Amino acid sequence: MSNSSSGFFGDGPVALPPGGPLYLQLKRWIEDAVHRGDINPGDALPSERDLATKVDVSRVTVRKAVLQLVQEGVLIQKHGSGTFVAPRTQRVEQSLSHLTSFTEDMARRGMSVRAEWLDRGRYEPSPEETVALGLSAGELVARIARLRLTGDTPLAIERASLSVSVLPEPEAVVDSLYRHLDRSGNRPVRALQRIRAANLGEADARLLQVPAGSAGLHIERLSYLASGRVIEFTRSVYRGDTYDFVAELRIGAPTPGGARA
Amino acid sequence: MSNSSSGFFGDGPVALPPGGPLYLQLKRWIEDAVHRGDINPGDALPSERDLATKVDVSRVTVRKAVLQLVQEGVLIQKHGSGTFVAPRTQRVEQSLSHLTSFTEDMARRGMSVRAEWLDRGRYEPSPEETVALGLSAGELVARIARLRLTGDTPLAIERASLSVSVLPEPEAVVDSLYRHLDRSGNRPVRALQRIRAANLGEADARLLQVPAGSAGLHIERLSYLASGRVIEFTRSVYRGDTYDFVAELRIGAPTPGGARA
DNA sequence: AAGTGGTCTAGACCACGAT
DNA sequence: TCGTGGTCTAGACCACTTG
Repeated sequence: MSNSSSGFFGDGPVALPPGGPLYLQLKRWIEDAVHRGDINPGDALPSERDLATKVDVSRVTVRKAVLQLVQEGVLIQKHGSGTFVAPRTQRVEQSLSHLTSFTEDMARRGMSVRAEWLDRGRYEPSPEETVALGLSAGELVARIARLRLTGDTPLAIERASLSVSVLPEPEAVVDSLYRHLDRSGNRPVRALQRIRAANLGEADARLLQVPAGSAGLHIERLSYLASGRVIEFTRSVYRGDTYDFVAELRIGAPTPGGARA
Repeated sequence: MSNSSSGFFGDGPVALPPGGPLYLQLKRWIEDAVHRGDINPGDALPSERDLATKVDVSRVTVRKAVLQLVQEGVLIQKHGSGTFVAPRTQRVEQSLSHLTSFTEDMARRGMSVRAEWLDRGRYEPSPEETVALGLSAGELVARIARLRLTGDTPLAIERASLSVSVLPEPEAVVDSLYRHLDRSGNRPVRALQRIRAANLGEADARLLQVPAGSAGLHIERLSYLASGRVIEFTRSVYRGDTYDFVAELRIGAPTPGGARA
């Protein structure tokens, strides 16, 4: 159905804001329409072909503009269905100064979260794991990988590695990892996290149901026992559009030695 | 000069790893070559046209593969010059549990950092600023915006807002903002930061000298005086490829009331 | 001036979703 | 089946950097 004359994209030829490449003009035009509320979350945009005709550019140029808006989370594209203004997603917050279980944390917020297992097993450790966990030669590593979701939207991928001496049966972890560790007397008391932003690669993007290249948070965490021993090395990838991390800072000297693995 | 037969991209037609769209095959092929060390940081890739001929795809397809690798920080493109394997960039670390001055922090690491002023002045506050800083009606806001650089590489954009009652002369801030506040007896003792990942928009990307759509860290910070009053509201944008934030977590209950602005 | 990346086009076919 | 987004092509011109 060619969008006859309804709503924002109604009538004939349109005037793009001037300046710079066509695809940026078009991008600004759409972006402004969204921010002004001329088109609302959930609304469908005209098809790429219609848009191309309307603003008199090629479809390739339309796609270039739309791609950037999709990457910035303004639009959503569904193959075979259409292009839509992204719904306002509620951001999830997580404290950066207190070690809390993901499961417990979300339950406290009244959010229903679930996890899908991606992997649980014993493996030859990677060099990185060997160093991080201080494994001795020949020792295996237990890996558990989960996809965290709330409802149907994926939130994060979590890949945890532990020495098999701490977690001999990774298959036995059924819910919270910390709860499991707790039962064997291995609850960590302290952790160091490294956080950085990166564009998501193919595989992670697919798991998180966002387009490749979207911004994500990569977090590396080392958890320590009271004894000072590292028991958990976790690499997580969070969707940039659904997560806020909150940290409380206090004045003082920089973290004393030991902040590096 | 058409890359005759030197190095990795030497001889005739090549075999792309199978599976999926052409541009992803090509992307994997280049990515693998970089990770295996077949091509090293700083090395130039063949021109897009040459690559297209060699692997027998169109130039558009080559660009699509290269674009993703540029966004992921694997490659760097220089208009008019060529495409190169990205140099290993040293990541900067910043603690998330201690409030330190950016300037002091970097100096301690022996890194030469400088800042360029983007803006300093008094303005009508935005609604967001009014709420965050608790401004009374008619009160102006002092804004200072800086671009942080080390050598020639931009690290971050910092936009700070303060009540004019705290900073009546924003033009008078010459180096560290905290040093300046300190002199007037207004040093914050505590701050809350919200961190999230987002793809950088046009303007910020240009300032940080990365392609639009690259991942960046958006950080919002509220700094508090000992009295509990908010004195600073700062929004910063960090390059995803040069920054690591480090947080130390301790076990315990979630941050008690007050974590929200 | 030559070579590079940056933009843009018109048209084609495929894969998926709704009908 | 039809309309949508996803991929791909061959060719053109512009803007920039470098010898």
